[in-house]
This record gives sequence, C-alpha cells and structure tokens, in this order.
Amino acid sequence: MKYRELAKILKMEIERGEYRATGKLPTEPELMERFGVTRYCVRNAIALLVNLGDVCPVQGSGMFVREDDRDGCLNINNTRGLTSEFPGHAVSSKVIKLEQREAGGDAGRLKCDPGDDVYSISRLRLLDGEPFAIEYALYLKEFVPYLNEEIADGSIYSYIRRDLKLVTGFADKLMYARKLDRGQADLLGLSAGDPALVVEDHAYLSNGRLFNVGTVYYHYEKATFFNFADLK
Amino acid sequence: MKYRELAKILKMEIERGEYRATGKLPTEPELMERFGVTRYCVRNAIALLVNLGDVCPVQGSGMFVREDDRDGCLNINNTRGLTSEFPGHAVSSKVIKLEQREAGGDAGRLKCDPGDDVYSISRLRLLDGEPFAIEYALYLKEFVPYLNEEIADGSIYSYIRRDLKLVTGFADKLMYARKLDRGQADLLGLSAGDPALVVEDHAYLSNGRLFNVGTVYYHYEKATFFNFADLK
DNA sequence: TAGTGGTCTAGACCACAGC
DNA sequence: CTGTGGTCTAGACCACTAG
Repeated sequence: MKYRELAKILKMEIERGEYRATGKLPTEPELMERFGVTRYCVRNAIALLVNLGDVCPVQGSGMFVREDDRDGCLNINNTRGLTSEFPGHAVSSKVIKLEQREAGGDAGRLKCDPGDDVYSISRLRLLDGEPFAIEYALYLKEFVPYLNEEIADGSIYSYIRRDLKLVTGFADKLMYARKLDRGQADLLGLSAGDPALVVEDHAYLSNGRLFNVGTVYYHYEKATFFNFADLK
Repeated sequence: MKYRELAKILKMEIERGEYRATGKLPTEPELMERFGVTRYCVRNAIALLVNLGDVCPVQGSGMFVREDDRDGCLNINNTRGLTSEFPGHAVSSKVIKLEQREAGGDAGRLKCDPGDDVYSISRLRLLDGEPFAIEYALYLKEFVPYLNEEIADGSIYSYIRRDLKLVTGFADKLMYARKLDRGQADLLGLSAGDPALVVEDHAYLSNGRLFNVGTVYYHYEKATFFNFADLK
C-alpha cells in the first residue's frame, strides 16, 4: 500500500508547512523520483488528499495546498472518531447508558434479526470538558463481542480498529437539523427547542456488513462540518 | 473521457433497475469486454459511482448496488443545483433581491478586491411550490458577467454551465445548524428561533478561481443531506 | 513552447470471499 | 481453488496554464 503511506507522508509535510513557500505540492515527476514509485502511486496518494480537501488540483498548473481556516471543523469524510478530529483538544465521554439486549425494533435499521444481540450505548461527548454532542449508538454483538463502560469512556473507534482488529469499509451519513427535547437540551447546556445538527451514521465493515448505526446530536453553536467535493 | 461516459451509462442502468436481480454490477472483465476499454476506464467509472454512494465495493466479492431509501435526500457531493436533485419534482425560485454592486466587505470571503463587481442574489427556493430554503449568493462579475431576474428564477447553475460555458472545478461546504430570525422564519413558514440547516458554499472554477460563495438556510423538516465515505 | 496534471493502454501480482 | 476487486509498473498521448 505504497500510495496510502505516501499520502500520510505528504499530509504530514503539508501540516508542517513545508509547502507554504510555493503553495503547491512538488510535481508528479518530482514525487516519483523522490519516492521511487510510479505515477500511479503518486496520483493515488494525491487523490486521497484531494478527497480530504487538503489539496486542490489545477490542470496545467499544479496541486495547490489549501490552508483555509477549517480549524475546529469536523471533516464529514474523516470517520475516525471525534478524538482524531481535534488533535490539540481533550475529547472525553460520559456514558449515559450502556446495555446489551436483543435488537427488537432496531432490527430493520441494523439489517439483522430481531433476536440478534446488540450493545446499545448513549454517551455525552465532551470537548475540552464542555458538552459537544449526544451520541446514541448500536453495535452488533456479532462483530463487537464486548463493550464496557471503561471502553465507552474513551474512543470506541480506536477499540474497534486497534483491539478488535475490525476492518472498516465505508459509512454513509444522513445530516439534518432538529429541535432538542428537554433531556437533550439539559445535557448540552441548551434550552428545549434549540437547534441541533443531527448526523445519522451507518458504518460497514470492508466485507460489506453493517456493524454499527448511530445518531449524534451536535451542539449547534459548536459543531461545524466540512466537505470538499470535486465537481468534475 | 471514456470513464465518465461509462459511469453515466452504468448509473442509468442502475436507476433503471437492471442490476436488481444480482444486486451487483458486472465484474470488471465483463465491463472491459462489453465496452471495449481497459481496466483503468472501468475502475475509474466505478470509482465515480462509489463516491456518489450508488455502489459499494467488496474486495473478492463484487461491486454491490446500493438501493437504500435515499429518496428526497440531497447528496452533499452532487453540486449540480437543487433542480437536478429532485428529478420528479418542481423546483422553482422566488427572487427576493438581485443587485450588482462592489464587493466591499465581502471581498475577504470572495478572495477579491473590495472594488470588484459582484452580483448579490437572495432567493427563496421552492420544492413543489412549498418553501424549502433561503439562499444568499454572491457571484463575481468577472466570471458571471450577466444575471437578471429571469435567469435567477430558474437554475443559475445550468445558466453558468450551459450558457456561460464556465467549467466548474470543485466546491467546499460548511454545514451547521442555526436559529432562524423572524424574516427567515416567515419566508419558510416557520417560527423565529426554529432550527435551520445552514450550508455555506464556496465554488471554484477548474482553474482554481473562486467565483461564487453562498449561504443556504434549509427548512429543517424538509432537507436531509446524504454523504457516503470510503473509510479505507 | 515547456511543463503541468488528465486520460488511457497492457500487462503483472496481491488480498480477499466463497465454494 | 477460482474469481473477485486492490495495488502496482511502464509506458503513451491529450488538455491546460503560464511564460
């Protein structure tokens, strides 16, 4: 997987500001030469950065590094959990509820049988100690065989990837705005009826199996999502 | 541009339900054979569909067609205007304000000089005659030399692409939730303080020049955005 | 006109799913 | 084991930007 490694290296270098002078990445031939790979790898690596919005391509001119002020924005495609989105900040969780039960009425959403075991978790997510979002999540026990409060206190995403060695494949999201109810508002330090940015998440393993659905209510004054789209 | 054409064909076929029996696209060798192209084209075409969330790849198994109920959802990456998002529905606009002026305080956002000419447009966007969103948009006159009410009544996007022949390159979006003020609420048939899903748009030409910024307040009960992300 | 990224070909081997 | 998609190589030509 040379091109993913190359993308990581380039992203690091961008973040270190190594291309701030020119505002551009090195040209493709230069990168091929420097890393001893073919154009395929170079272009695939850059494509990843383009998708993340870190770089924008202009034919005939170069790959321009985008240093816009997106600090504090959540990248809608960067599905590695809140923790990785705010490197300089303290991301923590307060578990509101954690139970193992049968899927029941959630079987439809989870594409499983009503009798299948699931973990149901509600967490208040905190950013630098301040309430940031409320998360309601379901995990299929078939794929996530164990969860406890200690794990849920931290990054469930890291646990799934690093400890359970599950290989995530893709995710789709629905985003909309809603009113907070009284209980939600209290948790977020807002008032009932205040807006929330709601994100519904469906996460699949690389084998195409759905293993997790979640609904997250974000504090409307604190959460902003960012997306970059190629229009061609 | 074989692969873009191929993607269009496959998308059409998917929408016509031609792969509903198997739930999968034909394999890469089959598509290469059928269209007389190399794997490069086939894979690039499919990659476009994957990015749109129409198809999901499972290594060793196939390219599965996703027929989830995303009807009525706005694809966050499908930046071809509201009209194209709701093929079966009537999308119309009511122009609230249309003026040509100097950029002034908007120069920062537009990355232009304060003296540069811009069109400033506010529109109420209607879906099947019902208020759906309020749009505040700025266009740089350098790139969009003419706009009038008649054009703004319809799809400005089509006008820009089809009539002005501008080649759009990429766009980034910020998404968040806010409270509606009184004027906005009246336009949308809601109450002041009700939520809105807000999308800030920055649209660039293929040469990397910013030509349009906009902020759209969507009716919180009617607008849902959809996004598909590859996690690998 | 020179240099950039965009498209395309023709091949090879690897990783994974399912029989 | 077979067939699927994923990665990679080594080349070619095209489209666009900028001097």
